[in-house]
Amino acid sequence: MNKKERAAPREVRMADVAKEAGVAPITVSRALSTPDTVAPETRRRIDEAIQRLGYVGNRAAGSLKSRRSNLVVVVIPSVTHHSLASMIQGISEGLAPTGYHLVLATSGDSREEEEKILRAFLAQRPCAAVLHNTVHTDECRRLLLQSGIPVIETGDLPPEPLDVAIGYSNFEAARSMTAHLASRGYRHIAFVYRWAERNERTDERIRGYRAAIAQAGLPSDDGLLFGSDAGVAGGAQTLRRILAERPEVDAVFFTGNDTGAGAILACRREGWAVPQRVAIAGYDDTGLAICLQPTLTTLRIPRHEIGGAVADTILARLAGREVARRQDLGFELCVRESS
Amino acid sequence: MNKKERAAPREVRMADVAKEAGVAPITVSRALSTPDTVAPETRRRIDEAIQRLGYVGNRAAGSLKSRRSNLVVVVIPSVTHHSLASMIQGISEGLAPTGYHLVLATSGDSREEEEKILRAFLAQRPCAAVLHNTVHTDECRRLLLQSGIPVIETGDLPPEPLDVAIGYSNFEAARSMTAHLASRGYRHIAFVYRWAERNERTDERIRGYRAAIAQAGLPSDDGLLFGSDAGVAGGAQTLRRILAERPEVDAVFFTGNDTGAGAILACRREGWAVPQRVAIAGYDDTGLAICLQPTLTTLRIPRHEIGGAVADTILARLAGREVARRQDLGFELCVRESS
DNA sequence: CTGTTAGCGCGTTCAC
DNA sequence: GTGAACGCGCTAACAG
Repeated sequence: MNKKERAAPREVRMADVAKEAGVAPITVSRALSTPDTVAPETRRRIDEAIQRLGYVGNRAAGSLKSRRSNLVVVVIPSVTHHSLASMIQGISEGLAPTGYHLVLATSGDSREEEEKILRAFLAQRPCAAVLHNTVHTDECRRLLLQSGIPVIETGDLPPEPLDVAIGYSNFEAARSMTAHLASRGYRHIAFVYRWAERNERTDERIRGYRAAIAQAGLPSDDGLLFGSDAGVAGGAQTLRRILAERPEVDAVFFTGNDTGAGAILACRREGWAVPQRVAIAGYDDTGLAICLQPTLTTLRIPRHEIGGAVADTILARLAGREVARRQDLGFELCVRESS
Repeated sequence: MNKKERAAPREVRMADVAKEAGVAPITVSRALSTPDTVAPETRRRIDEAIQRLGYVGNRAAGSLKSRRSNLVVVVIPSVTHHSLASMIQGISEGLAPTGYHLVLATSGDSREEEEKILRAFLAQRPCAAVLHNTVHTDECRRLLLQSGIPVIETGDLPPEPLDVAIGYSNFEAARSMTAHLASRGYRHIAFVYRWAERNERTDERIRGYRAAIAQAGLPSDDGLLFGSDAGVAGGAQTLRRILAERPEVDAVFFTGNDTGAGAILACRREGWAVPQRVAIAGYDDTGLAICLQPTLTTLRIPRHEIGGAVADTILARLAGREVARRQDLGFELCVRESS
């Protein structure tokens, strides 16, 4: 066994492909990135050479030279929220046919964590950034603006987005649901948010709730705001707590993931008639809502579509097209038996 | 306005930091990647210079030189499955304190799509790959083996993993649940899988189901295998179909996401007593199971822990430590009122 | 503990 | 439609 055989097999480079195909490296580069600018016959020879040699391009080299990668970085609080997973799925599907890839990190709703993640992400020289948060540390804002890449915020629609905001109005959604409950004649409407999620989205929803309460001429009462654990079990437990502490409550608006469904199940178990004893409303229209008894009144937020719009907007921006700075994809009030 | 003012501001490079701190570039590099090998005082000067100049490293350059990136690529069928989202969350949390990032793509259970994605991913020169599939195209296997990076498969525990497999046995899980139902005296046990998910995991589960049926001395009957849409609504609809087509069925094992819960809800609605008229079992123990009436018998799969083990294993391998090629994290049969 | 040297593999720029 | 030359910013290898 001589030295040649023992040496680590050198990586197949673009130059090797070029030699094999009898062209210059740059022609291979063009055949890969802009096939239309290369003669079909040349392209064919290059494709064959790539096949024969098993060539796999090196994006690190390409990114270094071109000063930009094909990575889209995404920072979300958590993947396990069904709503966020839907959005990610939408982005993923939108980017799949393109050459861009999705780099994901979870911040757990901490602005400091977001900043830390972002700093590391920017070292990848991403071509775009997606943030679910709309409130950031000053340093974050500085880093993002300085990077010069498209930045998409998806959590809410702030009046002045950092760059582009795509989503819906948490304020309007919560106001709309609360107004619906008030219009049905409920007088003691409780509002439930997730403990772990006291962020700007929650704040906006509380603002919306208060606005509707005021408009309906009902008394403002912060004792009707309740924190809750997430999930079905959290919702069930919180409903029991609410009715124990404030028996006059006749409607509850659950804004946490699946908590509304949990409340319906708790009512069945306890024998509380819905909506006669207490009306229930949920946030995010998952498949569960229409299978419950009674069916659950919810807000349908177009999470998957938001993801798709994020992908489209990134692609448009990278192609140099103008895009709307604020894209409101709205929401839908799904009134069902529980209210 | 002269030329200098109009020129795009040149990126701050490591060399600039080095000059500012009065050291060589390599020392800056070391201060960032292996701080322990640099004197504290030097490190302090470098940190200050980085602060002052607002330096953000360039991973493309680093990866090019070191021939390896800090990217872990992950290919899963979909993010919207709660089970997969939990696993991703586990990986994400495990990698967060390290310098590694997670690049995600969804393959929709297509091997061809997986190959396409992988080919693009390998151009990033990732430091590790995670695949939920355990069955791949030949080309995929070749690419992965040739890349020389750690490859973790998570969907099942094949006898001969490509590299490392981390997860649980779909066969044993399904066998265990079916055996439980048989031991309770049910004689006509139906098995429900997701239409869209006829993959090797489903096949293993069907094998497990059949093994338990045979061992219990029950007749083999492929007419008891039913495809179903996903989600609560899919499960509800499928249960109705099963009892209409095969009224003798006295137990149904739902292996799709949330379909078992949908079946329980359908029974409540139709007035079918569970488990007297029909017993119901589900797959994956979400919070919903214990909130239903009756509570739902399920299989608890440690999805989040699997994600954590994936992260740990990648880190171990990259640190040059040996790791087990097959890590069985098991499952737990959660017997509740529905069976 | 710190520095010198020498590329990594590709794409931009400009010429033909 | 194709090519030559150069350098992107960083770190491996070795020396001191």
